[in-house]
Amino acid sequence: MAPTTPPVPLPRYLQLMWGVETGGRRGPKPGRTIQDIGAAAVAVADRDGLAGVSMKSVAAELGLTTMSLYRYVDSKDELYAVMLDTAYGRPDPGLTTRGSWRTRLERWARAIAAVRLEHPWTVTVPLGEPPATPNTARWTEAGLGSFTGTKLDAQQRFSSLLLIDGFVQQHIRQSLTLGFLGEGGQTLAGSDSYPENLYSVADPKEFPLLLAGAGEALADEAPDDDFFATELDFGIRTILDGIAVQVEAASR
Amino acid sequence: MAPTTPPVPLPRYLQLMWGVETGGRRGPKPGRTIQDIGAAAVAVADRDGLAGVSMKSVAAELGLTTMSLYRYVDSKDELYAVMLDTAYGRPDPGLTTRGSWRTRLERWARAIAAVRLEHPWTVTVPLGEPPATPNTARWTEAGLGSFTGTKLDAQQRFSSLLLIDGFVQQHIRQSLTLGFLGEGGQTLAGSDSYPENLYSVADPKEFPLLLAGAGEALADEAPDDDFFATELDFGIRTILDGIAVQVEAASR
DNA sequence: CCTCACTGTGTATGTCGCATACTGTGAATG
DNA sequence: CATTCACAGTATGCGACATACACAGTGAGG
Repeated sequence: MAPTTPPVPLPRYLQLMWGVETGGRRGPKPGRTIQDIGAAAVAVADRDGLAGVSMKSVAAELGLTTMSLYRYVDSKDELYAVMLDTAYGRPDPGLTTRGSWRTRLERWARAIAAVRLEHPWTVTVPLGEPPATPNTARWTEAGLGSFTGTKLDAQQRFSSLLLIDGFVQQHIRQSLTLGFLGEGGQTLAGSDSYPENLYSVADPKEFPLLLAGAGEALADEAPDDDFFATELDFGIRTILDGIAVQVEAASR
Repeated sequence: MAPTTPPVPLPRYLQLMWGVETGGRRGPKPGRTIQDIGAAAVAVADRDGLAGVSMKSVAAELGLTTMSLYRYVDSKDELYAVMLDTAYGRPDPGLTTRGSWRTRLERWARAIAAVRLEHPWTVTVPLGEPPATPNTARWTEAGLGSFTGTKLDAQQRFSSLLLIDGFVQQHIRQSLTLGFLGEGGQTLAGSDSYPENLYSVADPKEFPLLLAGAGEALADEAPDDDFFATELDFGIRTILDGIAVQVEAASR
């Protein structure tokens, strides 16, 4: 399986990110690297949220005009791919080399959660296709390292990784929507306007459980303090339990 | 807990959706209902995808000019809330009234999955806050009905519902991104461009597991046929197992 | 019954975002 | 040394969301 040239040439941003040499370039040298573009976009997103990321704002961050940014990425979707790759960074090389498969996989899961918590906007980036960028591949490679020694087939391994990262993403996304998590990754008390609005219009006859439950949950003191962490732990543990069943079944 | 007037008045679209009476209206009667708006927006999204939903396209679907739509919703975010509520519809009244808690909860989970599969765009709607709309509340109420008889507290019940719907959403979202699912909800074979691109640039020395795994997964025949359903089943079962542990613990 | 406040609809317009097309400039090839 | 080509900038188009205003007709109050 040696590297081969695909029928459709790689998009420029992927060539840049993977360091593909393109022979004798004639004109002036690029003033920025694709890493510069990623770093600038991540900086904008960390500061102003994903909504603050526009071609104009990122270009300004780089000291370029809006259109010059298109020398590096052909569309905003490509910019998103570069941002994500930059935010993910390289996984710790020793992440999945020691311990049981479960220890390795849980370490991988918590590392991903930590990265996403540092850049919560990563879970709100609209994606049309999975990014084929280097750091994304490195995280997958590291994740696959967890299963060495097990008898899971390739499909099961990929599915397990997707399940874990998918849960982490979903948990952060829900926490953002519900107001338990700020755009900077701080844990919050949660928005009260939702139950308040409901109380004013929902008929107790039609929504007895919902209204009672909302009252009970609100009456509880400090349920949100480590709500985020508790739920994250529960989800990871539950999914690992499920995977363990498969590992068991495959070993016989 | 009788309905009370909140300090901040409800946004208009919520008043319309909940049927709040607003006293003597003086001018002409509205030519459309909020249900009309929801139905039109859902029709556009089902036909052209969420990207095809604009104030202009929805207004045109209703036979209105773009700006007249703002008589019913104050912003596009509000239109999203109306669309979602319309797409969800009313849950089957008997959804969570028969069987064990696990039977009821699984039925609820599969009903939600079916609805979201009918309108896959529901998982890609950008949400700033949880929608306080009637059908959303009805689905929550129905979901809570699953736990009658268990000793889970309110927080655990809400969290469990969030976990299930969150997984369903994430699974559909990933399936869309990976190309296993079309915008119309059809199951597909999945995109090959991702592994193809990787093969052309990834060094086998650095990505041995990823490249070997991708090769193995692609060599497998018909892994995608019921891939979507298989993974959905696995996820639901795993999460229910996890909740069962909590139900057990709470019962003692 | 008449007046006028108010509401639904339409037109005009502003702002902002993404993206194509083109110009200018300078470096490296041959 | 001339040609070629890539980087950066300028001009411009298009479509999206949204505010401001004009018009028209309904219905409450005197």
